[in-house]
Amino acid sequence: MLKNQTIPKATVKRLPLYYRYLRILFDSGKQKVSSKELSEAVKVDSATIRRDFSYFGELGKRGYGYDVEKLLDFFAKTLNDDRLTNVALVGVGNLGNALLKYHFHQSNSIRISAAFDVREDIVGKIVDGIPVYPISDMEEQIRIQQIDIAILTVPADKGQENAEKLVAAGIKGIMNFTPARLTVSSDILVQNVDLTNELQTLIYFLNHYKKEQTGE
Amino acid sequence: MLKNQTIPKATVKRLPLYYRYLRILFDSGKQKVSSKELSEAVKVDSATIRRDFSYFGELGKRGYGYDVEKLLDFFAKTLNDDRLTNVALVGVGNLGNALLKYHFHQSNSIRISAAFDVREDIVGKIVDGIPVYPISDMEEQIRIQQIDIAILTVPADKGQENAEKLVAAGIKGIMNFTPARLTVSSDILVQNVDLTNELQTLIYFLNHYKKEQTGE
DNA sequence: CTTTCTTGTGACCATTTTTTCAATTTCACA
DNA sequence: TGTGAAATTGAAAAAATGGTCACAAGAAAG
Repeated sequence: MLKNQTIPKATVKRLPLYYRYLRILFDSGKQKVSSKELSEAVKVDSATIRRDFSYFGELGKRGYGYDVEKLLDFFAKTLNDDRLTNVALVGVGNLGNALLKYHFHQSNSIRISAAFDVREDIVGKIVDGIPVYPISDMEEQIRIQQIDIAILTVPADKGQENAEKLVAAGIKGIMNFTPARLTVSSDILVQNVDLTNELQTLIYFLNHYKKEQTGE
Repeated sequence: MLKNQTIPKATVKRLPLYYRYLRILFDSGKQKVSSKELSEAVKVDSATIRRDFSYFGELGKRGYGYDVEKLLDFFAKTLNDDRLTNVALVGVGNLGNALLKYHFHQSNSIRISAAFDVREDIVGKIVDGIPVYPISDMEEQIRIQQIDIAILTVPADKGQENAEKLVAAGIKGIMNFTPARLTVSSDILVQNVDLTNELQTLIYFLNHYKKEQTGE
């Protein structure tokens, strides 16, 4: 047992995956699950799964497996999915619009509760139940709604300035869809999601690696 | 010099990042660049950059740095960005629609050249210059247009079946936006992009790691 | 009570990052 | 042109991180 350590990043990135499949199992009425079965569903080696789980303590029972409900509850708490997390979105363009309609909340306790944009034709509107505010309201709304995560979907050349506004407004984590690499104070977490990069990487693997797995 | 080896995955994932910034430098007229300068722009340690580059040979000059144009040309070739790559998109919903309008082609030689969906109200239409075909045309179009990469943006419960159709049609790589973990033959490359996972991971880091970087 | 199943983990292996520094080049200036 | 200081790469070595094997230990099932 390896409790009280910090969980490896690689492990953390797999937790939502486990969590999602556990919910499916629970909803289908299953009571127990083995690392082998989980492995086939989420495509992660069973030893890796057991190792991942072991960072959190002895969650399973030898010769039996893991109790689905117990594990599900545990991960819900671990992933903060037992309470609502409000998220802001900045930049209601093509991608921003799609994300507003993405319904994270359908299966998780995450919801976009405020959107921001500069365009006059969209500010003041309500998109899929989410109000779109002008950038000037950012600080106020983020404070009132106690939001500390933002999704950044503005054009590349507006990425840095909007990131700075978000940080000034008190945001602690940014999911950055712009190709710009943001410069922010080191206590702000930035998660880059760069679709072009992902495609280019896939193309490279396809042309050079042939017959292998690329992972995430 | 470490030529003729396969390039580490971690390195490949950073190549598009370098490539993008080199293009910016080139467009601004810069002739040379050092790993240190590059490091600040792309937020990757300069030693890591030098190591990454060294897998491809001795691209730089000691005491000088790297020649921007030479490096840019080299990466364009390496990333296959010197010729057009056609990509298919399956599932013209919210996200699919946004991706159709994403204009990968603006700054790279990647373009979505065919979309597929089941909905009658959209099949036959042209979205942002891209024709939307019925699923039944998939095999034909993918063959004719010699497409070997597809973006999968269908609902979660349609992910597996559409992946199978894509594979049957001859696709070699799939960028999977559904939360489903696809089961495909091992010579098919799958790149998973799970937005909910990314958000949940960010939330976890925010609550547990405080003041650290999460990287990609 | 024996067989089967399955976890948790030590030991090992692989990959990735970082440190360090010799080798090389540039540059300023005499 | 010659010389020393500053800049910068490339790579060896070390450190950190992540993944897998293999098996003892415990639990379940017959």
